Amino acid sequence: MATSDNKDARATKTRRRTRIQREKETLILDAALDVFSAQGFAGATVDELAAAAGMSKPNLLYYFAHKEDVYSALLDRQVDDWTVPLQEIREDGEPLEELRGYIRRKLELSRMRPRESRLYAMEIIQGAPRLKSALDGQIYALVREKSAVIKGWMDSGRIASVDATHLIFAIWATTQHYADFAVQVRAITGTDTESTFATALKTLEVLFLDGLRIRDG
Amino acid sequence: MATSDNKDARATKTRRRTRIQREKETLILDAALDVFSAQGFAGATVDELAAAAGMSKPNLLYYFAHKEDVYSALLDRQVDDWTVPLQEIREDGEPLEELRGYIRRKLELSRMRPRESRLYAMEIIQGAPRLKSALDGQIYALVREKSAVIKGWMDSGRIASVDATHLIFAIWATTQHYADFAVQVRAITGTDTESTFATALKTLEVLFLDGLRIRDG
DNA sequence: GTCTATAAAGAGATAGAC
DNA sequence: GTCTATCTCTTTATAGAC
Repeated sequence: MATSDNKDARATKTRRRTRIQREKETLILDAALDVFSAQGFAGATVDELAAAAGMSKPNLLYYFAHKEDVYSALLDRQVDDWTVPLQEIREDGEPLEELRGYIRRKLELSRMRPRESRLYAMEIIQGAPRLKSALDGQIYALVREKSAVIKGWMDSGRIASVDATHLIFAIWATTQHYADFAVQVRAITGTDTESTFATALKTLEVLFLDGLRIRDG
Repeated sequence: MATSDNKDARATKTRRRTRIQREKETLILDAALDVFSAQGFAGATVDELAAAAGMSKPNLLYYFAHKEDVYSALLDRQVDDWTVPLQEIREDGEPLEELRGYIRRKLELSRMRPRESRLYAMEIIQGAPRLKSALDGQIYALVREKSAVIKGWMDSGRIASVDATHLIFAIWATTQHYADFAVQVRAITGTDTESTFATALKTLEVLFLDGLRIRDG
């Protein structure tokens, strides 16, 4: 293990990068996202990664010493982006509007970055071996924080009371569904995704917002 | 390809089975469900399948000539079970009660058979290469049929109007989430799954049923 | 930095004894 | 039906020339 430290240091995060190195790494990661999100970590080969990035296999391994390093780099990047919509919920906003915005941002993320969503989903489904620390750390803390905010709204009677954490789960599940199960959605709706996301947004707004709106009757 | 037909015929569905054959096959499939649902098709090895089933590799391959055959057998079995809760929706029932029952059955399936759910989810995420025909066939037809039933309820003013197909997607997504993302749910809620499903059911009932209930005010 | 060639290990599947 | 031994092909990763 110690014998490969020099090589690993060159090809991973510990070293300062030149501009061209960063460009190549970005190129590789974007190509790898295609491959990994479609086939999972084990289903992808370094040959395929290299072909997708338009370079030879040893060349790719010059930038990322191990297939695993490419995959981990993608996952790390994803965790941050993925939690942004939730971070943006503001305690001092109007509750239903804050939730509407959250649903919209999360659905937009599914629309614009389905590959990232699928990559993340597969990792979680397989037990999240590489995300355990993020789950127990930043993701746990963020959800706890925002759950408390939503619970505050409920406790002051501004929206209906449900378990706030499970409400977040429901928003995650429904919005990510359109990225993760895109093949199934397409097979069933027939349409291409043009109108799908518009219909999805309207449906989710009715379910979540009308479900949580305080009733007159 | 033609040269392996005799072998394949013995080890796959085309042949009538003895009792002991069926028992061994069931044993293998149950063990394989553990392995495939945790690692995906590509991530699992025949060695691991055999070890999980408590037999040698050649012995497993005596019953299923190819790794792929084990996997396909699992998937086939899953599609049927998985669509049962939706099939049981009855047009002549009370709409909100029918939907409540559907949510409950689907959530119960996530609770009792999380491995099957994860196996199916990974297959869909990866583009459903082996489920394309089921998606375009029986699943498509069933969802269309039940969407029409739900739309009928909406058109006659018995529940609020949303896109019925996307309502089904939302129920799928939220209920399966507890099986597919179990690791994440556990990391965030802290609790073990005892109370999780009870809280989930209450939350989903509020969201879906209150969201769809026709309002007095 | 990039390539060709190749080492080394892994994994699906088979041969053939029992 | 089940096993040990093994074949063969794939795949990760490295060596070393340019």
